[in-house]
Amino acid sequence: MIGTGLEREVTRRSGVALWRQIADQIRQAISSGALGADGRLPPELALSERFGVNRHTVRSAIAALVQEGVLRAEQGRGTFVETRRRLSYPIAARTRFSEGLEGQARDRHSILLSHAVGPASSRVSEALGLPQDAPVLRLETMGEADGRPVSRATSFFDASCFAGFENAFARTGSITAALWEFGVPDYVRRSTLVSARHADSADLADLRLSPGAIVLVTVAINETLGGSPLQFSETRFAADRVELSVSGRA
Amino acid sequence: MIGTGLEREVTRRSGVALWRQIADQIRQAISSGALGADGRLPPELALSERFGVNRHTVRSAIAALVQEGVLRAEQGRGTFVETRRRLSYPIAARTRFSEGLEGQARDRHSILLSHAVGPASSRVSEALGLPQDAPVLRLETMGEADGRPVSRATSFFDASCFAGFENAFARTGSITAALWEFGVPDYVRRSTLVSARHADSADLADLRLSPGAIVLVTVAINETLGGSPLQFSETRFAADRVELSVSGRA
DNA sequence: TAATATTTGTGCGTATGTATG
DNA sequence: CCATACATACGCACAAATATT
Repeated sequence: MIGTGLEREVTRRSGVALWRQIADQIRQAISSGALGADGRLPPELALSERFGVNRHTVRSAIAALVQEGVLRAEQGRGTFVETRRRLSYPIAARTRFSEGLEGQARDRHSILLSHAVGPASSRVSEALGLPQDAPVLRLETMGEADGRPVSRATSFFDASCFAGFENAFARTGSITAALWEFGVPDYVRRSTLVSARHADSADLADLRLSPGAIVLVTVAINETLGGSPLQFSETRFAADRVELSVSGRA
Repeated sequence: MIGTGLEREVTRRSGVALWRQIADQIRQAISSGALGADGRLPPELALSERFGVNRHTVRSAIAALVQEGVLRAEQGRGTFVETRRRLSYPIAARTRFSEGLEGQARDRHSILLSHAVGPASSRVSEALGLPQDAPVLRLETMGEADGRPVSRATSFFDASCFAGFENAFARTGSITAALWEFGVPDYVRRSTLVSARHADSADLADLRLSPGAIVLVTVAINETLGGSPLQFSETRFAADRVELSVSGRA
C-alpha cells in the first residue's frame, strides 16, 4: 500500500461523501501513474483498512469508478484498471486540432453542434477588433479522438466576412480547411489564456463526464499572418483525458 | 439572475452535498468575475429559487464562504463579495515567478519550505539527463503574492552541480538569483505540460484551499542557453486565483 | 481432484448527516 | 426548533467466483 498515491486521509463531515473522496483519490492515483502500474487495484478489504472506512464505502467508490469506465471489477478475481493514456494537445503558433493529435489517435475530427449569428458581447468585439454589437457568427463545436469526446469549443468570427462559414466547417470538419475556402491560407495563435474549473452541466453532458469533473479552459485568439484577428474561442478540455503541451522557447 | 455565472444545476445523490455544490458555484462565479461585479450577492431567497433548494441550504453555502473569507454577510443589508482579482501568470521562454506577476501584486516572493537530496526517480533523471538514481536536490517551495499563496512547486536539480543551492534560494527568495550565484547567468523554458486536477491534502493546506478545490499543474524543464537541462519542476497553481497566459507566436 | 483461502457481490439492521417544510 | 424523508456510513453475515495449496 506504500507508493500507491493513496496517502491522503479522508475527511468526515466535510460536505463531500467518503466514497467520493476515495473515488477521487483512486482516480487521481491512476491518472498520475502511481496506482495501477500492474493494472490491479488493491483488494477492497485492504483499501477499507487503509482509509479507515467500511468495505461498503470503498465499494461505493469503486462502483462509481466502474460506472465512469475507470475500473473494471471481476467477482473472485479482483478490480482492474481500464488503461487509457492521456492525450497531449500542443499549444503553439500553429495550433490545429487534428494535426496536434496526430499519432495519438487514429480518427480525429471536429463536429458542428450548432451555430448562430448575433451581436458581439464586449469581450468578443474587443478580441476581434469589431465595434460593439457588430454581428458575429458563433460556432459550438466538439472535438473527438477515436470516438471519445475530447474538447468542446465556442468560437466567434466576424459575420460580415464569414457568412456561411458554418457550412464549410460542417462539411470539412476542420476550422483550417474551412478558413482556406474563405481565402485564409494560414493563421497563427496570437494569445492563449489557460484556466481550470469544474465542468458545467452542458459540458458534463457533451463531454460525457461525471459530476465534479474538471475542464481545462483555453481562451484564444487566432489571427492572420498580417495580424488581423480572425477567431475568438473558448475551448473546454476534459482534464482527465487531455494535457496541454506548451511549446518551449517561445 | 442571468449572466451571474450560476447557470449550473445542482445534482442530488452525487456524493457532494448541495450546500457545497452551491458554495463551489458561487466561489467560481466570483473568481471568474461573472458575479459580484457590483460587490453584492443576490438575496438568499432568489438563490434558493434559482437552485431549487431550501433557503437553509443556501445559507449553509453562504456560511461556508463567509468562513473562507470569500463573502461577508451583514444582517438586514445583504451579502457582499470580498473582491480579489485573478492573477495572470505568463508562460514564456523566460518564465520567472516574480517578474511574471509584476504589476499585479506589490509583494511577490518565493519561500523555501524544505529541501532534501536523494536518488532521482526515472522521470526526474530522464528530464535532467542524469543516470538513474543519480543524486538530485529537491526543493519544496511556495510562491506568494501580497501574502496570498499562489503556487506550490517541487523542483529538482543535479545535486552534484548545485550543492548548497537551497541556501542561495532561501536567502534570495528567487530561483533566478540563486542560479546566478551558481554561475548560471540566464536560462530558458524547454517544455511545459499543463494539466488540472483536484488539490491533494498537502496542497490544500499549503495553498489554503477548501476541499474539492482545483489546481492547475505545470510540469516544466528549464535549460541553459546551451540546451543543458537545469531544473525539472512540478508547480501547482490555485486555479481560482491564477490563470496561465501562454505567449503567442511561439 | 479436493480442500482452503482470497476476493467480489448481496442483504439487512442501525446510526448519523443532510435537506425539506 | 421540530418532525419527516432520504442519503450516507457502519457492522455483520453469507453467497458466488476465482486462486492457491
